[in-house]
Amino acid sequence: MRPFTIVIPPPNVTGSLHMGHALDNLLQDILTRWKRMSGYDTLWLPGTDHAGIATQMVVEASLAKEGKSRHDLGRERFLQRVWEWKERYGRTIIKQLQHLGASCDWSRERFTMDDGCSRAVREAFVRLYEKGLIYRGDYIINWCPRCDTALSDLEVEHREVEGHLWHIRYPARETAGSRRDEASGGAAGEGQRGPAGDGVDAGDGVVIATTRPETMLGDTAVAVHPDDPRYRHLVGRKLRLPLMGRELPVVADEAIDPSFGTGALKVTPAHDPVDFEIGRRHGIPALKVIGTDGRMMPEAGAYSGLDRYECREMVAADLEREGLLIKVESHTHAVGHCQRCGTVIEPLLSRQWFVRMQPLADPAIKVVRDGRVRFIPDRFARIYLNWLENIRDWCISRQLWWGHRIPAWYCRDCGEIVVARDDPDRCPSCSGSLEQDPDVLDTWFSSALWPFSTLGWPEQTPDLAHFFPTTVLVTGYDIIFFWVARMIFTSLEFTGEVPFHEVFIHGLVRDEKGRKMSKSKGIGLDPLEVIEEFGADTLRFSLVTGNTPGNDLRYYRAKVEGARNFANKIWNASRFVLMNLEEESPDREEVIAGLHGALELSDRWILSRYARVAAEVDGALAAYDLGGASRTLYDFIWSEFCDWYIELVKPRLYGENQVSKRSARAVLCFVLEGTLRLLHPFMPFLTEEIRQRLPRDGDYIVTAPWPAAEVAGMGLLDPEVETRMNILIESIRGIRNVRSEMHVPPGRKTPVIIRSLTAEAEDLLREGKIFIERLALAEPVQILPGLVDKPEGAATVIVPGAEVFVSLSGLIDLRLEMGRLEKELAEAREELQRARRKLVNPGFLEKAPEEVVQEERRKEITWGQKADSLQARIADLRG
RNA sequence: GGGCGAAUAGCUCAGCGGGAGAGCACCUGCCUUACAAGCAGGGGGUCACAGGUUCAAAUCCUGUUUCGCCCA
Repeated sequence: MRPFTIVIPPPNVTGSLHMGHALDNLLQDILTRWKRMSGYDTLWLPGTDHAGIATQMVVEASLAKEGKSRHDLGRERFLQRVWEWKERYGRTIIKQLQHLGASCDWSRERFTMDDGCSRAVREAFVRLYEKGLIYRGDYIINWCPRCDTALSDLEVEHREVEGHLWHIRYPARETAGSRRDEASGGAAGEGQRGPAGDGVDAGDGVVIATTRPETMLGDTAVAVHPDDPRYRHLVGRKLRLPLMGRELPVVADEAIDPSFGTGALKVTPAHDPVDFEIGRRHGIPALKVIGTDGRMMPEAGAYSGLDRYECREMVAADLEREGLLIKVESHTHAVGHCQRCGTVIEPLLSRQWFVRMQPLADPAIKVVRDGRVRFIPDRFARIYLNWLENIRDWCISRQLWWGHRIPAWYCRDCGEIVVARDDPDRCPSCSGSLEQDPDVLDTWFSSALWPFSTLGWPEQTPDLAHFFPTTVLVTGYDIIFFWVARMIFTSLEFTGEVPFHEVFIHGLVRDEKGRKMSKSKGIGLDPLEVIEEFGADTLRFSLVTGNTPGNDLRYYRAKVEGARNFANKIWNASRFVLMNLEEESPDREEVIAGLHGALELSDRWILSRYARVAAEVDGALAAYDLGGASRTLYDFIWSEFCDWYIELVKPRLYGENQVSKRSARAVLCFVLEGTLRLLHPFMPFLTEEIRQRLPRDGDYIVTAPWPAAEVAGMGLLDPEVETRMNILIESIRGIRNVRSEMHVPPGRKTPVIIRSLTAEAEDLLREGKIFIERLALAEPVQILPGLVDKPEGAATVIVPGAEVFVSLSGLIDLRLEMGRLEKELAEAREELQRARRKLVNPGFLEKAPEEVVQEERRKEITWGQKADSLQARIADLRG
């Protein structure tokens, strides 16, 4: 059997279900159920993620309630505590997914820190290290002083913050110690020096602008652009660092933007990524002055021990006192914040482990460019590519305890680094004792392996051979970089295959005001409460309808109510069908054989519509238009099956014609049962419950065959029947409309005379007579062929092939009827004109496709006839 | 600064080259024996703006405006 595989985006093991999870898993479930019914060997593999920082924080918070920190417990006992927590609460979200109706293979549930996944992580690390794609080094990383760990670039959120731009004079070394002369120095940027003189003072040094004055304590150079005429003469000279007294060289570097600030940049290699690069290029030493706790280090001299923000104030005040603070401007700029806790990130020079990205990114770019991995919608491929094309190395070490420990050991004696699949006992070169790296890996490192680590990799298991590469990955656009990209490059590196062929991207769930739903902020509806109050099917349907791939989705109570009403409608319609089944169980073979010719127009109509809907729903699902598929079913069930077919069938069920009664029952049953199967991926609980009570093949709907193929082979589609039925529907609607506009009391029946203009129309209307009587409250209904005298005091409805006169003796308001007909005539004429305009256009006749031209000709005829009839009728009324 | 998305009925959104749609809300009338969480009927839109391509543009192209998001 052909496999269909989805691996779940593993939710945080300590988390609980929010609307985003509900949507993501709902989409996966719809696809899985559809494919399962379609005969695929489906595997939807569930599991959870150990979520390093998040989980550690949760457990630390519970410890804090006992007045303890993780350091009080020590690493071993703390980890034991986290495992206990995981055992106790780790299955909460799994149970919630089951309530949602997620039809995962629960026997295969995995966890990113279980033995198999851990083995995969270690294998991956060692292989990358051996290939030189993982290295350890000293670079600027993003440090969260609150979480006390390094973070990758992706875990930093840039927010616009209103800050300041401090302009600080760095005096020339020669003038060190001398007070600046106010008159000759002048304030930078105040205009007295002319365009080239901004910030420059031949004898007095340079004015630099910075958003972070506290970092100046770690300055080891000043840099200017080599072509900047204002500063060219200073390159190679020395300046004096205010407050610290250190000498700083002036270097020239292309990276400097002459238009920012004064065009001169203070260089702090230990606390800024740009400065770090400049420092490397020019051999400038890095001096750390801010520690991992966000406080100033001893190297900051007098400021040692101060918090970084206290220090900023203090430095500014001291500069002011020394007359070196030239000015302070307001300045908004992007500041990095910790994605998890919101603390301002400190760029720090630190020794960490990194993945070398360029060699991994290149193949990952290629598979998407070549279409071996397809994004739906495809615009996300561009976003993915853009990111990978500008990739930077990935910092993978985290100063946490909860996670996959880095498999690197350091020799206490000779300093050797050992990276190994199995824990080594002693140093292979000197036999000295070893110490394992205390850090753990970025959680996303293990998530990146998820599609194959869960199927057995690095072993070549039968599962891996059969189910991998997986078919489709379903996830939100917010983790394309974090997860999707990383799975693609790790998979290509380790398995040589893409991890999935398609990536189905959905948007975020927002509340009614368009805000991102957030549990912590109490915004939006809780999916569990919706399930509790309305049931999982209602939640599911309300999430999937009106959802377009890749677009955000607003979710609010009215949508839930709409879905609830729909579920109710199905329930009631099914009740109606069941009530009328009696003991007899209709045979689907009979329906297929056309009940020996006993099928009536309405039967063949609903069967044709059902066949069309089955094909449409299947096509929509294949195109990942799940919202469109659900809408098609909603419209079919509510408007066509309930509003029309059930109403049409009532007179037959309550009548005496046994053959008609029997075929009506069979068709009701057949269409309802098939429709339930089409609806099953969307509303699994309701459809199963109802189907259990219907005559059916097989026990459970989950494994019942998907109708599309069987329906296609039955020849149910009948466009002519649909056209004929539409004429009947139009007649009934027309009469209803007349009655309503003429204010006919609901209890009063209106006589109707129909003049048929063609033999076909006459047959049709004779067959439909009882429907007109019942659904349009018309009685008696007379059908007369050809020319008859127009009845007096009647309103007219024009349908293709017939004129329908609604007798309103005493009730007709001539003015109202005239207005009604005039309005219809205007519309008919407008449509006629529209068709004619096209048909007299040579360009249209020449270049438009033949079907389109034919369609316009057809319109010209039908609208023309309608207009003629209406006009004649208006003339009658006048005369 | 670069990129992406959105702009269609009062609201939320489909439609993405050939007759402007749905749900909710609104108006009118109905407890019609599946359903008042319902039924029947109705009103409501220069498809943001300006150009262009085309026989034909809400739909494709260019530009503008407003809002939202991502990256730097």
